Amino acid sequence: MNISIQVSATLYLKDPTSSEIGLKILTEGIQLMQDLGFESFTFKKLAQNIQSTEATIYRYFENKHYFLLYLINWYWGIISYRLLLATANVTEARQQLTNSIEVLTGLPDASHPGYMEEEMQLKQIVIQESGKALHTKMVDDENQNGIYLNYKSIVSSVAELVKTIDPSFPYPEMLISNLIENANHQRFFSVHLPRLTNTSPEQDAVVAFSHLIIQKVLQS
Amino acid sequence: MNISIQVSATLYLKDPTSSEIGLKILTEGIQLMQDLGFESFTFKKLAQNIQSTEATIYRYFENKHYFLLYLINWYWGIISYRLLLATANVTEARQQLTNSIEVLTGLPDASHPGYMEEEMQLKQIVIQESGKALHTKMVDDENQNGIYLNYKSIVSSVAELVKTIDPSFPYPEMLISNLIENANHQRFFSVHLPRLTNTSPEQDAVVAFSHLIIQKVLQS
DNA sequence: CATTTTTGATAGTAATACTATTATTTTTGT
DNA sequence: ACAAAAATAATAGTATTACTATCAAAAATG
Repeated sequence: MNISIQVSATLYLKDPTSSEIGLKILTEGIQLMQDLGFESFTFKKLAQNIQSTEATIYRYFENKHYFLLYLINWYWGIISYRLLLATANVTEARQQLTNSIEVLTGLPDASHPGYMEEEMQLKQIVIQESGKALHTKMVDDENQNGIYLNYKSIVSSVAELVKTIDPSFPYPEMLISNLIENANHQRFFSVHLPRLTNTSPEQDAVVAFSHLIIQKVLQS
Repeated sequence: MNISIQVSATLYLKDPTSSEIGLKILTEGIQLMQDLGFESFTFKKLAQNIQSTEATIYRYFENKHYFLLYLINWYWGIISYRLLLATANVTEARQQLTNSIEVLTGLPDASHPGYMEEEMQLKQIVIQESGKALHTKMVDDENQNGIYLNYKSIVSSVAELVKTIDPSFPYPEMLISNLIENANHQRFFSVHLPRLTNTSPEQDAVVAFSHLIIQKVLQS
């Protein structure tokens, strides 16, 4: 079973999934991005890793910023797919929301159908680096190119569930985008600044916290 | 009335508040950081702006990353002071918490006592750039240097109020760090990705959302 | 198997993030 | 008021980064 995950074509110059070397750029690039972090990651280093050249990588991606955006978009593509699976054949909106929160704030599970090797690595990258991707002076241009479409449509569709369950709740999008961002933050804190959180890599409390917020805040 | 705000001495090589040129680095640096954004901001450009030289700025700050950390620390210093004012002479824990949430998630108010010119600018920088400061491979070293002490002590003291009000609530630190981070995120979204939020620069809903979460989640 | 496309090898450029050196100015302690 | 110390300006220089350009070799394609 191989699912194709949609990544916006504005993020690459040449589709990296269309060639051997493109796929190598992705798989080794993910690894290197994790090892070095965004700022120390360079196309030159990646080229050395895959025994290719800088010029070749530049034929696939405009620059490393777009490469990161590609990875993040890929991640959200996977999440979209997971949301679809998690809500299919579930009739109750309440249960659909519960399942969605699980997907959005939980960790990837290797036993899930269609689990991809890269899923966990991408999640780590999103946790560590997504702040850098979003917060740029470029954000407005990128937004126009539909780069955050994946993310926006996720928030929008889960917020719809919130509206169905409690039409009187005034902040559905804010609630969902908050829970998504919070999950990543708290996981970052749990590793680097544990005094700021009540979750830990051993005892994950992020999902429980998210469910609690939903349960307390929405009337049904 | 001039209050001295504490900034950790590990963040600078030479105290910028100790000289004319140091103060100029701060005030013009804040402005330039806002205008250009962190990635385009350079010490060379700042030096030109203040009619000085790169070398001089490097005598005050190790690099622009530390400069950003200084600004963020300064911001949290101001917030500490505001929290103190907002809770002084308030006896009820519930009211103390309400006032604290207001300070943590609201916008600076020029009519407040001891309002500083830089307060709003620093807040903007925190909203735009703090993700870049926190999420680095350096974070662990910096943490050891006590750089996040200001931030951690804020979270910790407000979380104490939560514990007083509802000792059974299992995630006090997570709740507070979430509300703080969320406020900045939602304000960023409101300008750049409005579909992700229900607040806008004209109709600020961040504080109301925060109060709502607190009210619904804590038993008292 | 001829043609187009992709890649590799190499070189080069402008900008960045610094460090070093020395002369000049400013501050300070007495 | 003046010598000594400290801070700054002016300038130069280095390694790295983030690219762009050129051209030949290899691979894919029709």
